[in-house]
Amino acid sequence: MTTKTIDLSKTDWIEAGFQALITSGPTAVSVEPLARQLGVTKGSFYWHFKNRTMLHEEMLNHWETVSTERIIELVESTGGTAREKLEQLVGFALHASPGKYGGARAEGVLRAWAASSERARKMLARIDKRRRAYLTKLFKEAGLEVPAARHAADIVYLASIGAQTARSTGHTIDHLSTWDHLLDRLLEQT
Amino acid sequence: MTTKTIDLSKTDWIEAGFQALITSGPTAVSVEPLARQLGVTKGSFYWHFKNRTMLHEEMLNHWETVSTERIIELVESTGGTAREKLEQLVGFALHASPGKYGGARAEGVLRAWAASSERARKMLARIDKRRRAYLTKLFKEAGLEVPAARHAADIVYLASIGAQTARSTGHTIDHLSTWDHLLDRLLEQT
DNA sequence: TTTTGTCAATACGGTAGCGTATGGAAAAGG
DNA sequence: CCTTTTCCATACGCTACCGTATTGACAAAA
Repeated sequence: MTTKTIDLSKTDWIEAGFQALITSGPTAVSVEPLARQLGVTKGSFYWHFKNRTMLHEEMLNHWETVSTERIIELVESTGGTAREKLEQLVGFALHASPGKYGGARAEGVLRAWAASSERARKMLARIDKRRRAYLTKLFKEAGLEVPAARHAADIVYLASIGAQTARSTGHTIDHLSTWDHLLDRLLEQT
Repeated sequence: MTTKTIDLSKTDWIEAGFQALITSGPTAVSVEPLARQLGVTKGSFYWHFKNRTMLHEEMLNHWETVSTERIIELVESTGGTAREKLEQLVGFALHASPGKYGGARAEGVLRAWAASSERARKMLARIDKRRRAYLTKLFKEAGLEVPAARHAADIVYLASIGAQTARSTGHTIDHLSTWDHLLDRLLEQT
């Protein structure tokens, strides 16, 4: 009666991979556990992917596109002042951020994964570079000079990584007022 | 001719555990790989520890004592103004920090480990609580009022976590001037 | 010198995951 | 209607690790 067709796609496996990554750590991103969770056998997996490593790569590629371009697009499309854009970015870092599978929760674990994965390191390096450049641009638009803008961008970015990491360990130590305070201090003209 | 006596202690296994944790991730903190690296068989391990879980627990306990009390003691013992103490703390976050096995490098991986370990979460929560309290105290000594001091403490702490995490992924995005800039902004009276 | 205690090697059974090979079912295309 | 393609199940061998049990080497104590 119900749908006999299962018909998974690579995307289904990738999403399940992120789900497992968030809840159970990198070890859980493995073929047979994922297959069990999806209600199939690994026969399905090895049709979609050459091996386990290929799933990892596609997950990283997927993350790279989702986590940078889309957020910047989203912020830019809404318009507003530079400060408003900054506040919006901070909001994304605060909450689970947009998109499916975890958002901010995933990035903390991905950073941990990078400790033992050269590919993950490279990917995160590219992401960091773009985001820092974008943040620097916003702080310049907000009126800061070049050295101060770069410092401010790095500070905000470091703090956002810290917030993601802390949140992935379970407890939240940042609040909206904290971020407002930070932006106030960074943006006020001396 | 050479020392036939091997005579490992629990501490040797714990240190090897941190070494493996840093270089190869939590998966590598396992009995037989560690034994290989130490040049013994797992017969030795199971004499010192009941099982794999017990090694993990002892590693966490060890880290908890090393990573909080000792640093605070060190900073307090040197004296100086609150700002100087803050700068010194920032210095510890910047460099590999004191102590053996990694210091700052280890904490990033430990935070990742916490994503899949309840014990690690609890332990990090205790560490965070103490450190934030200490930072808040320093900012109050530096002249900030209560809400601003708490915000400043959280910001610095978040950024330090971010710096550790980023560094454990391989690339360093924070410099001394960035931290000076941050402290300047947070401490300047409005 | 026995005896006891400390630390490690060896051997074993058990589990879990990887990757392959092969076959089957169902839809799509001709 | 038949064939091809798509997607998954099953079965297999292989490896790596866990934990236990047993034994052995060596040192200190008696």
